[in-house]
Amino acid sequence: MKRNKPKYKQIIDAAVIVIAENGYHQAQVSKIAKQAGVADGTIYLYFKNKEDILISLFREKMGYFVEKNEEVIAGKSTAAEKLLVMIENHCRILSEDSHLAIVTQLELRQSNKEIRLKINEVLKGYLHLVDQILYYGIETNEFDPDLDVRLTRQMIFGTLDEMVTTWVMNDQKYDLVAQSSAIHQLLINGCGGKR
Amino acid sequence: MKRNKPKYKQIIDAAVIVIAENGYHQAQVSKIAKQAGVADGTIYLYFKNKEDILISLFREKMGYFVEKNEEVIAGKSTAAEKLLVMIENHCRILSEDSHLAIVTQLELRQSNKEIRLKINEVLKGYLHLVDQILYYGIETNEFDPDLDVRLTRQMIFGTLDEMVTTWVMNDQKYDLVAQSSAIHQLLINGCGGKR
Amino acid sequence: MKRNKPKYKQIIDAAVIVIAENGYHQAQVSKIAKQAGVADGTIYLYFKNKEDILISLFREKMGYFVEKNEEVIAGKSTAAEKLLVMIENHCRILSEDSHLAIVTQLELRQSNKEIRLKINEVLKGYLHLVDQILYYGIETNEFDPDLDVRLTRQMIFGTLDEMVTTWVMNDQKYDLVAQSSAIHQLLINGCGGKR
Amino acid sequence: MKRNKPKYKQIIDAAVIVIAENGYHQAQVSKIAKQAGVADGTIYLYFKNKEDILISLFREKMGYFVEKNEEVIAGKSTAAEKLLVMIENHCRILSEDSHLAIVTQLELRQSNKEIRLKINEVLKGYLHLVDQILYYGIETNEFDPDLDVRLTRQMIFGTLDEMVTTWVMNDQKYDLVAQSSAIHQLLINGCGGKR
DNA sequence: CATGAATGAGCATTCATTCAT
DNA sequence: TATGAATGAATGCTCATTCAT
Repeated sequence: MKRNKPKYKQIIDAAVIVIAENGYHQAQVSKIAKQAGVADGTIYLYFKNKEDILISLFREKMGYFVEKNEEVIAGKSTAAEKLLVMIENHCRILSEDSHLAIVTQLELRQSNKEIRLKINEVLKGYLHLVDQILYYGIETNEFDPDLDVRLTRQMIFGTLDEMVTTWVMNDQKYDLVAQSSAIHQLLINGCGGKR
Repeated sequence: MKRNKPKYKQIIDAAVIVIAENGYHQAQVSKIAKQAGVADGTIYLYFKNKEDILISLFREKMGYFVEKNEEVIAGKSTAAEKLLVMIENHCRILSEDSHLAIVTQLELRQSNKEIRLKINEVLKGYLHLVDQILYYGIETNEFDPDLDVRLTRQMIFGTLDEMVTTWVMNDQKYDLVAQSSAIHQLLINGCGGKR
Repeated sequence: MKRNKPKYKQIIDAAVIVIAENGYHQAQVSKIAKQAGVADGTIYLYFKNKEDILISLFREKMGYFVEKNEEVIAGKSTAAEKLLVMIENHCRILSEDSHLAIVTQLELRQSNKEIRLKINEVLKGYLHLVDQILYYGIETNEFDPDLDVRLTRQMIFGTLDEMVTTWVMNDQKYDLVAQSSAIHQLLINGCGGKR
Repeated sequence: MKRNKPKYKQIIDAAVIVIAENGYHQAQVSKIAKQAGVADGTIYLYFKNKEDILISLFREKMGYFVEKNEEVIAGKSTAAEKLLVMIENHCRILSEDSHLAIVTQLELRQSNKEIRLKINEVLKGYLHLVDQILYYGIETNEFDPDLDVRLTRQMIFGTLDEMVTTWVMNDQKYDLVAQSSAIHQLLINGCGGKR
């Protein structure tokens, strides 16, 4: 695909806006094209079909997510710090792009099973990051050596997701990043970190 | 509404089966009617519209959930024990009704924002139960007195939800109830409970 | 299918009219529905899809064709007479329904290969009738005993088809039935019949 | 038009191949351009539009047909012989170019009424040849002096056409030229030729 | 002459809901 | 109460043609 052409990103950004503002089921291809400033047919020069737009959207944005997280995590030396900056980063990115927050937390979940399976594939990269932090914390004796990494990752991911979704459903009216520290403490306690 | 008439529950149970077996977007009213053994039009004698079926379904099932949980929680004297039986109960009910697990964890989440907001209303009864355990644990000095109840509730609920969803997505092929104890320990640690 | 319900035939007759008057590629389902006096969706209670309308149309009309032909053929005792009444009958039916003539000779031939293969299946019943006349003529010594039935059937069918198509393409402005006798003589000569 | 430029014939030959291999409705301009090794836009330097490609294709190929037929017919002295070589020639040319046979007998017939009318115009040159043979046969007393030339031409043309179409629909799996003699005899009989 | 990216009109089909019986 | 035939709005995608380069 022509992922480097400017119109590729142009269409994805248009999709985020249209989906956030109209809802998943009201995000017609023609609306996305109009928002992107191209003709309907042009969409199909860059994407196989509508489904491909949604999956590409998720892949592009999540790729940025994972990339940013890898950067900030690498800059910290303890597992606790790594987890904290990851949480802060997660909250910050979504706080800064309210459209993206709506799309990932609410709208894209209405897609059919096929799309969601592909989205889950993309998510695995993110889950892997969390695992790495946990393994690191166990190695450095910060965390309980008997920690069940799979369950703990589910706790961390589930907690973050629930926190953000609640925030979006409350119309993003409070400061999400400000909660990072408190939720971090809760999770670190869960991991058996020092209090 | 005619919630006591036999056909009311008959249609709701049919909806659970049809949604679980066909997926949310393939669960047409006519399919639900056929499964329930009534005519399409009869559905509308018991429900305002399709949305009403889904919300009623959630309310009925979740009502049973909260009721059962209140029972088991009342039988325990410490907050930690209360949380444990709640988690066990949660896992057990979903383990025993695989259709319901699929519907609540995967399919019903594909519904639009409007339906999900109403579902969230129903969920508040459940969240309130968690809050009560947390307040109780703070009172009894089991939990950290400075615990942010709202955030902690999000952690508990998000973790449970993620755990069950992962289990459903893995085709329910391992023992969910068996994980109760481990996840309980993680969450209790998070709450500052004794180790 | 509900082939006996009045709307079934109503829709097929509407399709003949719409296709004849607008052309194959301008015969939208909505136009057919409007002509039939039903809603678009009603079409799909009686037909699987648009293709099914066209094939059913051909099957219904051709069924009438074969049926009528069997009647008139049975009433004659020589192969030459049988062939004559078949030709007359063929010409008469199409002369009496100018819409049907346009649809079968011009418009339906624009359909894709899949539809045309199914139409050809239906046509086999008609070709079989011609074969029967030829075998009968050979038995009764009217026709050349060495007649190649397959080729001769192709001659008869090809000649009739070309004659009718030419007539339709000339806007049906001359009397088709009046040509029956002359074309019959040509074909009978071909078959080695007495002059 | 630029009918002498090499790309003109190049595009027409590409069209024959693409239509034969993909079918009329799957023969997009872009596919023809690709097959011809030119850009989509280049097509429009040599042809007015897609319709023009098809009609030109037919004209070019049919021109060769008529030309060849005129040659072989001129070499024979009786009408019966002329008809025989014409039939043989017709069968031979299509036997030798299976792509062309598929295109003229099956695919091009799916075109709309407008194109088919123009194709018929081109065909008139061919029909005229048949007429000439018939007039010649009447003059030389080979054929019935009362022969209806127009009808007889329809018989000859319809028969040939049906024969070839049947052969193509049966995947060209038998020898078409070998049938020339038998079909010739049938047609000559029809014309009142000596037996 | 040649290119190929961009255009945008056009349509079969589904399914929640109604209402005459 | 119960039925189920009928309704009709709503949308993703293709492809012939253009035109700036």
